[in-house]
Amino acid sequence: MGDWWTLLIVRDALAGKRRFGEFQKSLGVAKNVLAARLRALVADGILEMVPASDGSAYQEYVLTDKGRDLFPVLVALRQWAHAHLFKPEEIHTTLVDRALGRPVRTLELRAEDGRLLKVGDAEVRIATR
Amino acid sequence: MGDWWTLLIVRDALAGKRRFGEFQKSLGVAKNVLAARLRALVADGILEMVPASDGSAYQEYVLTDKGRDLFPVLVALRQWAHAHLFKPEEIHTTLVDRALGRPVRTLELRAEDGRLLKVGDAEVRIATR
DNA sequence: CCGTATCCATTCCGATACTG
DNA sequence: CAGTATCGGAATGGATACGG
Repeated sequence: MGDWWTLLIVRDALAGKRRFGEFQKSLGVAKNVLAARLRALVADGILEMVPASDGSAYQEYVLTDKGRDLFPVLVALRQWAHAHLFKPEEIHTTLVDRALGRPVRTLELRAEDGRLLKVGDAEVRIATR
Repeated sequence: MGDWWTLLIVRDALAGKRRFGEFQKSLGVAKNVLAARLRALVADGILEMVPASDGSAYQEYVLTDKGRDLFPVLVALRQWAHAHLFKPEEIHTTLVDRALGRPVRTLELRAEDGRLLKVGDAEVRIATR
C-alpha cells in the first residue's frame, strides 16, 4: 500500500469509525478514491466487511487483528508529529488513557534487559531462525 | 511527504547510510527521483547536507534530530511487517541490540502508570494545554 | 445513505542522456 | 561518483454524475 489516504483511513478505523460515510465525512476524500482504498485494505487483510449493525443493507469496515496491530505504528507517527510538526500554540490533540484520563507514555525502544535504545544502538541482522 | 521512496530513504539513513550513491545502490531508484526526494527531505528538515567526510567535493545527507526521532515509527512498522507480512519460512531480518546481540523488545503502548494499552483503551482528546 | 463510473489534471516514476 | 535535464507512460486524485 503506502499511500496517504490509506494511512488516514486506518487512523480513523483505529479511532472506532466503521461506516463509509464516517470515513468520507471525516477525511473529505472523494468517494471513488475512498471506495478504492477500502477495497484495497480489505484485500490486504487489514479491514474486513461485516453486515451493518443497524438494520441497513450496507457494510461496515472493521479492523482485523492485522489491522489492529498497526496501532503502535500510528501512535509512533502521532507522537512524532506532535513533537515536530506543530507549533506550540497550535491546537493539538493528545492520546489519553481512558482509565486515567491521562496522556499515554511516549513509545520508546528498549533492549531485552530494559535499556533504552537510541538510533545507533540497534542494528539490522539476518534473523537466526 | 508521505510517499514510499521517502520512507525507504529514511530507513536507510537510520541504518547509517549517508551518500547519494549508497541510497541509489541500496534502493535501485532512478537518480532523478532520488535527488528530488533528498531535496524534499532536506527542505522538510529531516535530513541536512554536510560536506563529505572524505576529501571529495560532494555532500553527505545526515539525519537531523527531527529525522532521528522517526526511529520509533520505522521500528514499529518493521515489527508490524515482521509479524504480518512475511511467511515463517521467508528469510527475514531482525533488529538487534548491539550490546547484547539480542533482538530488541516489541514496542508497546503503556499508560502513565505502566499498564499495557490496547486499541480501545486509549482515545484522542483535545490537549488541555 | 452507499457506493460505481467517467473524465481530466496532476503527480510520480523509470529510462536515458549529459555534465563536472 | 554525484548529480541535472528531459521525456513519456502509468498511477492518483478531485469533481461530478448516476444508481440501488
